[in-house]
Amino acid sequence: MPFMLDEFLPYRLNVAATLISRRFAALHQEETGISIPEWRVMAHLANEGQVSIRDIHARVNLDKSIVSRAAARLEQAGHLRKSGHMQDRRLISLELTPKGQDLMQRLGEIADAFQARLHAELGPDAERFETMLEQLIAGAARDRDTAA
Amino acid sequence: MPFMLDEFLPYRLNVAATLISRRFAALHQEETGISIPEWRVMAHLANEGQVSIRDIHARVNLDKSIVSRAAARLEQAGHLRKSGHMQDRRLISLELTPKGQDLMQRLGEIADAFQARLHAELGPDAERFETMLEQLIAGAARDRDTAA
DNA sequence: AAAGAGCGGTTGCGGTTGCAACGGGAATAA
DNA sequence: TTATTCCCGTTGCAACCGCAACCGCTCTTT
Repeated sequence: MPFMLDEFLPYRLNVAATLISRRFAALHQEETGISIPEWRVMAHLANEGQVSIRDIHARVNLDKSIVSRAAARLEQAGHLRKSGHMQDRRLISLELTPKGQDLMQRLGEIADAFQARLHAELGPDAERFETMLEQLIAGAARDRDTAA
Repeated sequence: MPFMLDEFLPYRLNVAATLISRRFAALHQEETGISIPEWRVMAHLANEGQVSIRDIHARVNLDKSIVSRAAARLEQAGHLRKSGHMQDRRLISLELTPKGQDLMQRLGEIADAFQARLHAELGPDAERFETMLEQLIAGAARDRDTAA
């Protein structure tokens, strides 16, 4: 029996992820001009208030260089403000500006609406699906730790 | 209630997909030196025999330029052969070489083993999970078509 | 106190991606 | 036939990614 690419889980996951990301981007990209890394940084800042690059890197699965550059672009656009940490001068405090908070509010609405739509498409087992995604992520983390 | 990135489906999907892809790459990359686009091209060729670039592009969710470059690398490495189509001279026939078939056989084994492991980690509902992934993909395709 | 190791953020660089433009070939229309 | 339109694969280009090197700062060790 030949190998079937369409039944290969990593392949399907990847296709689903890129398609869904594209869909989401189409919903807000033109209005907001925000890229995916920038989106993650902002969403994290909206929850956490003052945060350093390292925190975001550890939390949202982005290389620290990517976080750094995303933060630079967001600062350039006036969405966030950088300031030095007073105890540890290596650290940088990132914080949303009012403008950034407004944008994040708008993005949150779009995201919530999209999420609702996806749940509708998935039907009643959407919760179950998310749980299993979580399992996959946890499994991958475990795998990486045991490999090291 | 603030927006929670971790509960946002596109985010989770993306994280899961990249982690799983990385895991899979770690299993074969060193041995085979094959990238993800190359892997998709080869897997498709293994099933379909003679195929053009356009077919692969339409089938495995890769831009035609990416398919073109992946094919060039694979040809360079001796894994596939290009030949002109005789009816339509715009088309190109791609076909695995014996060496490419051997490699694909090996990759298939690794992929099957990995797939089995993922299913084990997911438990009895793995099938259900895949079905829902399929739903997401189909939904995205539908969305794109209606948008156009 | 001084040296060394370790950490946080930035930057440089090679490779990849995605899009648009191109050139050759085929198909349709007049 | 000729001309126009469309299609296929390649290539140019700008942006992005991931990794590693680096610099300044902090902590530990002696």
